[in-house]
Amino acid sequence: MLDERKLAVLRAVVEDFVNTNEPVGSKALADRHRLGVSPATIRNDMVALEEDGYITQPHTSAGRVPTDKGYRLFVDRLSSVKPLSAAERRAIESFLSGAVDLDEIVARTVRLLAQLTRQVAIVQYPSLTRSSVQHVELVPLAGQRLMLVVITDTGRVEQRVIDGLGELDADAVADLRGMLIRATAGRHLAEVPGAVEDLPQQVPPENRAMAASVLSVLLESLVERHEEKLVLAGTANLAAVDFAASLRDVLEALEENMVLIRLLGEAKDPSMLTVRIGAENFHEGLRSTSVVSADYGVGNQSLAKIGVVGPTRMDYPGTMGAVRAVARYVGQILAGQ
Amino acid sequence: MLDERKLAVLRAVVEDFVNTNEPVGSKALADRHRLGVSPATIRNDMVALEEDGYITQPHTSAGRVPTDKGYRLFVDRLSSVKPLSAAERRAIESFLSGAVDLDEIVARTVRLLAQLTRQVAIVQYPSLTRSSVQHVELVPLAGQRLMLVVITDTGRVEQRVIDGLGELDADAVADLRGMLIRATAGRHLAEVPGAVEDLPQQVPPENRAMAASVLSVLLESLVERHEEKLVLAGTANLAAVDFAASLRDVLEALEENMVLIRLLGEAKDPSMLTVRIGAENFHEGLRSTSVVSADYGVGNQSLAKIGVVGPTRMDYPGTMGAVRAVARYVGQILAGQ
DNA sequence: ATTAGCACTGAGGACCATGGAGTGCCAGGA
DNA sequence: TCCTGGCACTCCATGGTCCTCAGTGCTAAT
Repeated sequence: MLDERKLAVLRAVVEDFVNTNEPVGSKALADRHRLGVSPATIRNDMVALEEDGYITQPHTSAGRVPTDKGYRLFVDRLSSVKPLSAAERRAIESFLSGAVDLDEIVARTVRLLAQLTRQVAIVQYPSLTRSSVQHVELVPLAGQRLMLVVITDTGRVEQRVIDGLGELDADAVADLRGMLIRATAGRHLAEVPGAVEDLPQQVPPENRAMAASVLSVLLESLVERHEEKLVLAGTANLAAVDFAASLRDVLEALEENMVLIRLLGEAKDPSMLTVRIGAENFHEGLRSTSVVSADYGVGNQSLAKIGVVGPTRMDYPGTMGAVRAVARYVGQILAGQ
Repeated sequence: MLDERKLAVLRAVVEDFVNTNEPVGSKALADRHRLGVSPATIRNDMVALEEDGYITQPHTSAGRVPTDKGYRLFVDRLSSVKPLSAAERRAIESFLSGAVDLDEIVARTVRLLAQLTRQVAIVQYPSLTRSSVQHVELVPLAGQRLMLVVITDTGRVEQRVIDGLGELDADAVADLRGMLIRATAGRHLAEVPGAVEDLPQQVPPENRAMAASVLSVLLESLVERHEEKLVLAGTANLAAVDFAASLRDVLEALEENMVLIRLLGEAKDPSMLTVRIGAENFHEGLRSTSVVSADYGVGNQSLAKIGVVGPTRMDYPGTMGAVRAVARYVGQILAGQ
């Protein structure tokens, strides 16, 4: 029922509408795309496409506009990811390679992605759950407190202050530090709970309370609360768009970290692109936006996600190309760190 | 030339305009404020106020609107900071006291301030330059690299990976670590350069190169590049406002960290409020916004700034009250940490 | 110095006419 | 059977006109 030509018409409608932001009519299509048929024929095809729900008219006597379903078909079957130009690749590479630490890598990545796509970019910090412990440090602070610092192999540093330990013995702290390092260094984070389980037994009774406190904070900060940090950029690009939903709703949704995390979705293979269009996003305020996201990681191990949020009326091939390219480069940079 | 009544008229104009967002006329003023005179008299006063540049008419036959100069006078002489309600204070306290580490304190503070003021909130991380070194850690990583971690007494942790050091001797690293700790622990950051200056002399010649690399990274990351981190929240509140400048310009300005840092201005005493109105902000895109900022810190030592960005047409007394209160609470929380 | 009265001004809304892009449908042709 | 030219129709967007009305400045009286 959807022959080649109808698909070509749909593709043309999507492309023109993305370019012009105006409903596209049969005559305009016949002029701008070499479809080889007359406007009348295109009109007939459009009727069929409309019956199947791929396009719609804002009102009689207006051109057609793609529906979410139309964009879906376009993304799945009618378009291909557009590779970046050589100049863009060079720009990415030189821009990202100047970063000195994880924070800066993430900050630069998100700005880069926002600039390339001219939309809102989201970058998630590398997940703790998949990395392993590089080093643990236990530092006495003033006022009978300890600072616990955990360094992971992905370059992330987590720290917590532990309070209410009572009198602290410097040697006991040093001992505990040594035991923690021996028990956890090189371990995958998921293994840490098992690895430290019987540590309190090895501590002299008078220090067990302290050891237990430290361990509980360690476990809590690393395993239970794998709070996912993420960063945004490019919200200014939203101002240019006129949303069906109010701009305020979109901005509000973007400030909710939990929404963003769900938006990026479940982890898959690195460099796999995911596209969610319009109402496919569960969130009310994001009904008229699309999200293009990808995993990044080292090797074939996914560490986290990056993504782009824009109007459903976006340049999917270009955006997908940019997201995929940036995800790959970040993976490379992280591997080199 | 500006008698009591004219000032009262100006105050009334500002208050009404902030409430209604519509030019306010002489009759409306006479009705809503007990000025004790007729609209005609108010009109005469308005002419005087307009000649002096405190208010202006969008067009003939419209009411008056305060100018930047009018807001300035209002803030300086006609209004007082409005204290928060008891309920608000309790909310602040309970909301902030639940934070477990510095990142969370900052994150919560900025959201809180955005909610209280219904505007865009900015919170700067406690400055490195005024804190002192709590601990230095030097951790060998895989691949002949070292990670340098510096912990400050304000709870901030800075880390950097150092590369290209060649073959590493574990003992030499441990020695250097010890020397670093002894040389810097407890020192004010500004003193660090002097304190480590002659360290390379004390290192055996074969390890001088490594020591020099580590030191240069230490100095660079702590002193030279006192990159000021800051966090935003509440951008969604901008969507409700209609700016003279385009919303896009405002959002763009807010994404530039350097702009924000300059916006918050030079440090003063903690709890000192600063208000910059409209064109007093140097930045083009922020010509129609005002910034209310304050220092926060421990004791009378200022650590960093917090602030709020909103339309010039904002509720100054309320905003100033919220900013001052939040600044004080953050200081208390940090002191307790 | 204040006020009532009055003529004047300009923005904004309602109303209407018009042009034009785009449609659906039909009948004729490949 | 599929395509196309022609045609009547629909409805939005644009622009002009008119009217209302809030608010003003000025003047003369208190």
